[in-house]
Amino acid sequence: MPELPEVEVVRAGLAPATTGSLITGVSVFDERALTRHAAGAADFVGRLEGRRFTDAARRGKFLWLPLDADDSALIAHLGMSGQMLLRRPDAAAERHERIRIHLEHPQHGELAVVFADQRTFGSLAVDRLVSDGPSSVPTQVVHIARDPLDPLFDDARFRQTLRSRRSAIKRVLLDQQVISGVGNIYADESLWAARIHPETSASSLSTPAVSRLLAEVRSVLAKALAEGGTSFDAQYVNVNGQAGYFALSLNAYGRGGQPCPRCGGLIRREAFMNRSSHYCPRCQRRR
DNA sequence: GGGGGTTCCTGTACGC
DNA sequence: TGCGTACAGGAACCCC
Repeated sequence: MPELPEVEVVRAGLAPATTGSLITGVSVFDERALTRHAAGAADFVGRLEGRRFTDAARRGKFLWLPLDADDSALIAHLGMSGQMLLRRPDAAAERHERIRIHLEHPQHGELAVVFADQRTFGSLAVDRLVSDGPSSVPTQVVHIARDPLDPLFDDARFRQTLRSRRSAIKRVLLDQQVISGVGNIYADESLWAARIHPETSASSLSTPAVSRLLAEVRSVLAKALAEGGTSFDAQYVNVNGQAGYFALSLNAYGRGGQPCPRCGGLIRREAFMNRSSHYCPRCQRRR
């Protein structure tokens, strides 16, 4: 499941191959991969061919490759199972290949960026860039909060928002308009590390507890990033198709019924928001 | 505008 | 062996 660390690994992998590259051709095999591009496949292709990528940027789980000549960018959201793969231009089709973008790089020569996506929750689009403080972001990303690894993330504002929310803290952590980049896996891991029950009302958390939680969110994300992200199956891989190793470091997520690494109590798995929460009922006490 | 539930999708695992 | 069903979850969307 691509969350911030996985998307950042993909962005960093794409950057050296795509930045400066000329887009020589675009093939759309499945228009469901363009749900974020309302004008359709022909328009999408027309806005890319003949242009060059100038950079590779990310906010939360969105990544985008700005284009030359005007203020637009190719944006990508990987959804649950989206992959951006670097391949030779004549490489055989991937199992769930939706879009292939052919590139000519000044040093590396011809290559292809393949967007493959099993569950089709991901999407590409060409979007206009608009100013947002010192940087510019696609219009579809403007409403997304900065992520906690962003130097401009506003800790004070985050604390203030939590004070006004009576929702469960886990729900607030998953709200990309409050803090971006955190998904189900890293929400569970951060709450476990901060010893906070996922159903705790956000507004009931003390200031020290919020600070502890934010520090753990940053720590978990940074560690996962250093280990190449979390892979359970073939659903998340880097641009070369390789898995990450953070799944070996998980303390709560996916460990229902197994002993808590901290206290030895059994990790509980519960339904929450049409998904699962994993926590230790002994060291994450409900208030 | 907060709160919380629903929907989209497909491959895999599992029970009968 | 084969079928039906539950499950995985990001983000937009809906109604209260």
